[in-house]
Amino acid sequence: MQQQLLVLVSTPAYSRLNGPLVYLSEQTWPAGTLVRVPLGARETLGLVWAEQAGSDPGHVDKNLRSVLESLDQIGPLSAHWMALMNFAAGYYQRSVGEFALGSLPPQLRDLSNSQLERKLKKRQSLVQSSENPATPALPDLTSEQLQVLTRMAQESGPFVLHGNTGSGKTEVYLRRAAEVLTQDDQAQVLMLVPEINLTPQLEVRVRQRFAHLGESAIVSMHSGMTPAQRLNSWLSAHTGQARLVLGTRLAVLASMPHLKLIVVDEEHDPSYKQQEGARYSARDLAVYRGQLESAQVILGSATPSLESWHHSRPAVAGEAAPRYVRLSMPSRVGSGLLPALRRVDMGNQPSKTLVSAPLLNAMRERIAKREQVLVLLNRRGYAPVLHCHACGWKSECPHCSAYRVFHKSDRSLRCHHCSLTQPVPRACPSCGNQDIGALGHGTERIEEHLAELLHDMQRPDGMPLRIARIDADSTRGKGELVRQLAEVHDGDVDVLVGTQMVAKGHDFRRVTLVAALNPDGALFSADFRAPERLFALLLQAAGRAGRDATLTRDQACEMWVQTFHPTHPLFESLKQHDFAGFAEQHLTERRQAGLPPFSFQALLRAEGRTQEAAQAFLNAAKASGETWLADQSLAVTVYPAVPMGLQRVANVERAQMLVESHSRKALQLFLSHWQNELQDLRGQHKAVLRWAIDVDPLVI
DNA sequence: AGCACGCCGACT
DNA sequence: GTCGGCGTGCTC
Repeated sequence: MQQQLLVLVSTPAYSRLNGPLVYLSEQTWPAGTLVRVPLGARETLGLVWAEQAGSDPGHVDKNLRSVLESLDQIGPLSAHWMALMNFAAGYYQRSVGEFALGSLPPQLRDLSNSQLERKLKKRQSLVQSSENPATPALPDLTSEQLQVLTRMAQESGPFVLHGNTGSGKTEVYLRRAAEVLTQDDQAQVLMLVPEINLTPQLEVRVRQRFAHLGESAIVSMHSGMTPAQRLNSWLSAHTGQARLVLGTRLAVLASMPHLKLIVVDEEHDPSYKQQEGARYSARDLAVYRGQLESAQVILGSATPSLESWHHSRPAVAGEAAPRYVRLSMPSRVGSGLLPALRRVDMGNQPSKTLVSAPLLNAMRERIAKREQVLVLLNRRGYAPVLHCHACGWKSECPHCSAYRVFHKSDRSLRCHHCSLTQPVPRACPSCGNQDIGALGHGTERIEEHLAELLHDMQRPDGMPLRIARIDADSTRGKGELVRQLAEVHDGDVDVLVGTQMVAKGHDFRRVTLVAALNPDGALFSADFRAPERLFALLLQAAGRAGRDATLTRDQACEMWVQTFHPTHPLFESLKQHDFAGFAEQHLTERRQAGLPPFSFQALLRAEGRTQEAAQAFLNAAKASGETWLADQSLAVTVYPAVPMGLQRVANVERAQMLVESHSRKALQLFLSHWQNELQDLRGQHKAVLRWAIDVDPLVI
């Protein structure tokens, strides 16, 4: 007998196909079953959502089409997983179909059943029980680590693990994972890191520690893998064969039927927020998923996000209980010395100084002792702008409201937003003058500048100094980052210049001096999260230094900051390594200003042919939204439309509008209603190319 | 989003 | 006379 099934397909929310579609089928399949269905002229992957509720079997709509086949070699997705997709889609204002199908490995969509069959056969034959070595010798735990692990064994969490760099957070993750995996021989553990670059070193450590589980028990998941690798990892996780899944934010959406522990390392890192398509926060979904599946969640960081810090505040009688449990590990394993902060008041330095004399002298001393120096600058390329001294021409990008950056290494002008790349002109394109110069400084130029400043120096053994640079440009090739990091580790490099890329997670044992050349921009930024990010970056960077236990006290590490505001409270907190003080001060400010985590925000973004068109759409949305809000007496504020910080990218004008409420529920109610109004409005605004809602945006 | 259908310019 | 440009509209 014919049944009606609700099937999810991959359709964006604004395609007007935002709910599950109804298909006929001879047999019924459980929710979560992968199927192939016809959709228009094509055939696509679908996911059974449910049996059509209230369908009358005797009265079948003849216009409906039939399910073609099921992918029955692959077991159905769990009810928990489906619930996670449902929640995430609702919360981030996307269709469930888009979220669910988008969370599956792309190859599932592309391969035919017979191709899949072959693949699964091959996997089966590869499963060999490699009887394996004894567990490696474990490092002794500090009393702090022991305490934290005891709490984790006794309480359910979620935990915010606040541990200084070098306090041994990773060891806590590994021990907790081992406990969970031992307690239940099916249990699965998910460990998230913010960047692809950090997965290999985590994988090495996890493979060493859990070698006894066998090769196939540990898989990685990130967007840098080939489609075939991603499918394999996903299948391992889905079948339960993988006991540990390591990955970036997308791994939080993996199917893991026996998930018992989720670790989010460096939980404050903005990379956990997806910045296009379905803009989910992997950290927040991890917490939700933990609750849904009764899996323990650990959010670890030396500088937790102010949201997590606030939610893990100590309980106060008479107030609602905090949502998270805060655990602290303030001490450093090993030498125990935290780097001292040195501030250079750039107001006292000759104008246009890049590397001040005191800093340069300190660097020379370190280099003379064969110690390494790390110099941070958050701008890649040689110079951010090229400029004609005669007519004032600047290297604007013809397609974006931004300057093209001068890259000296290949003599190109590159737009970092639309990727337009052209050779550097020999003369000014506007007036023909030959005298065009570079304005400002990027990592390439600092590398060159330092080579000049230090040209008279050589190593104690008479060899020339080596100055290296690591940024997105120098590490473009596959394996380049690993190779360059290895050079630094081997001591081949005396001075390393880099962007924040090098501040994240990589240990440099012989680095004893870290310098931030120009961090002032974030102190007075319009972005209210800029100070939080700067503090995290500087503390994290400082933590790169001196992780070598053989360093002696007189080799004590230093963090140098060049600033025009040496007495700024941020640097005072940094000097004391006082994250708590910094956080309390900023949370007080946020509370007074009604900013997150004391309010909830969303952005409506629109892209159009013209700025006016984009804003007209937003303002129409504001008007109709406000009418509904008044009607419902919901306390949600819709602010006026403004051009985005980067107003034009690749010839598309962009505008946005902030929506704010003190009630998350009110905001959610409004957004889900607004979604429909926006779809209708879109038809009346032909010059609008796209629109999207970003819930809990990180950049405003 | 795909993918078809549909109606106007430069090519064998 | 066709190939192909991308505007409009539909997909259970």
